Amino acid sequence: MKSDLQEKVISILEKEIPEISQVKDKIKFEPPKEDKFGDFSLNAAFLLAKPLKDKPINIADKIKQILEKESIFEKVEVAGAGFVNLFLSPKFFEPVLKKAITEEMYGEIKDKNKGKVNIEFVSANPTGPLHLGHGRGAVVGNTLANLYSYSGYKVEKEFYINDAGNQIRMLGLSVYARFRQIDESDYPFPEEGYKGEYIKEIAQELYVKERDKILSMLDEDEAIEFMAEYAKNLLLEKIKEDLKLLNVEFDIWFSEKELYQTGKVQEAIEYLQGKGLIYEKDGALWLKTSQFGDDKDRVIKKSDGTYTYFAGDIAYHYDKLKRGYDFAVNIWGADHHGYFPRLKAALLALGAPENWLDVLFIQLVKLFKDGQEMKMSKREGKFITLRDLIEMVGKDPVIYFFLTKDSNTHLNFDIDLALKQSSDNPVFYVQYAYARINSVFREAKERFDIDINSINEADPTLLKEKPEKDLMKLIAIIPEELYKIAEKKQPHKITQITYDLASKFHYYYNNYKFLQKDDENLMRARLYLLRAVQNTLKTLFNIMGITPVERM
RNA sequence: GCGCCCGUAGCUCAAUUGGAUAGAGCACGUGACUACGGAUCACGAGGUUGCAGGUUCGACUCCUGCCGGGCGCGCCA
Repeated sequence: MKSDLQEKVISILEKEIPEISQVKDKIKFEPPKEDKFGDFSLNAAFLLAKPLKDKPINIADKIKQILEKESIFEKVEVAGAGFVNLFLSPKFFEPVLKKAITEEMYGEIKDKNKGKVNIEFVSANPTGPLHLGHGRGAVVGNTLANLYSYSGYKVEKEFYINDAGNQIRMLGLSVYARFRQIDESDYPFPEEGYKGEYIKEIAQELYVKERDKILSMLDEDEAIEFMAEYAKNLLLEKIKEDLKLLNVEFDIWFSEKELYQTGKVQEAIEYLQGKGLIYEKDGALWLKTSQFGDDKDRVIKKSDGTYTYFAGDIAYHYDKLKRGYDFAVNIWGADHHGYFPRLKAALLALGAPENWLDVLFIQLVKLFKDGQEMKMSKREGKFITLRDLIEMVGKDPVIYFFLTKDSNTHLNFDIDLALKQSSDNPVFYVQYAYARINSVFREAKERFDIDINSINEADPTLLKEKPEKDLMKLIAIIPEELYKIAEKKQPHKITQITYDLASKFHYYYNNYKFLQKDDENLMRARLYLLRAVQNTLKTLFNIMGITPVERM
């Protein structure tokens, strides 16, 4: 709606001030911080100062005179050094409310023709349970994917399975050692092995189910490989279960191992060789990444003949590139940020457009309880897993808290706060708003026998109180805001929008009564507005994966 | 040493990406229920935006230099 209005205003102005076409793209049309500055404010006068060779304030006056004649505005004012503030008339909100009520996902663009996008996230090694950082990545990635889809993109969510490297071998060794320890308690455990309890559980399970098969194997290596494969598949299933707890599901599970088995690594290297970007030195193969912005060239095939992780990753992104996405987003742990220039260089070498891939980094999550940080030690295998946290505080707080802050800043997760059932806890606050509206609807049914779904229209000119206008204004701009945060890759901002809407509703609720028989038209108009608020909340919840609770 | 990220109220974070008097929540203080759910709301106090320059109508935002914190700099994955 913002853009419709924007275009309309610009075309009106263009008739009298043709110079406006020069600055068209820079014109901002935004709700100002304070209400006295109107519903929307226009910065055009500042931009026109140069081409018109006049002071912004004079130009603003001229704009005011032009726009004042339009009926969609109640009032037009000039303020500050040259802002033009526009006050909308109530009639303007009629189609907005209608849309917010009738659309299942309010504001979603149904034609997914903006482009095709791939978003790869979590991609945890299948060597153990998901930790908190993975959970944060999962929530951020999933929400971003939903925002893209909402905005009209075709989205594919992808999980890259690192099932080819040394860590899988180490997984096998770890399980094997625990297996042997069942009979021989002093059997040595590998120095770099996975020390978590889950390894013992897997070994125990194998001991019960597959003992004879393993003992009949010819050599240790065969047994280790068998165990690695067994453990990997089991852990991958657990990862899928954990993600499902957060409403996160993937479209594509891409195996690193298959890249090697199907010759795709070889293929990618040959392609780069054909472009003359690979050379041999010290018995290894190097890619000329320094030609594409990296600090130095990188090894892709080691002197012992095996490939580096980077080689697999090149082949992986070569494959992704050929699948025809307009752009791709990866979500990584922040400790990998040094790796980005290398991959970016490889993509350019492969012929990808500049900025085809963007990476969002996820910073550490720290847990707090009773005001104290809960220290975790991965080395000792002692840490709280994502699943532990979900079991402790529930799915919705986990999702919401992981989303509240920019993913590139550290997050302190306060367990006590997440469990609190009061306004201190933002998840409760927003869910309560939804439930509270439901309770109004129930009461309307009981007291006046009003079926809320039968209120399909209302006169918004009756809604002239300030909180009502604030709510309508916010509802009107929410779709645009969501498109914007998708473009800017700022999924965390959805929590701010949601909180804002809930907060405006709570204020409205506390200061006005909805169920009053003496003015039935007003009552119906207010209930109509509440329907719009509720469905907008539900749309926001759906994007995040949070449950709209009917009754708390 | 080099590179990336961060530095805003006592705490956790915002600031529509260069716009109007830097805003929220928590904590603190004061107040509001004959009631559609007080699981809420209102009011108050709290700031030299790490420091110093620069760019312009205008800087938390951009540029330069410093200070402090985190992370990364493998023929590991």
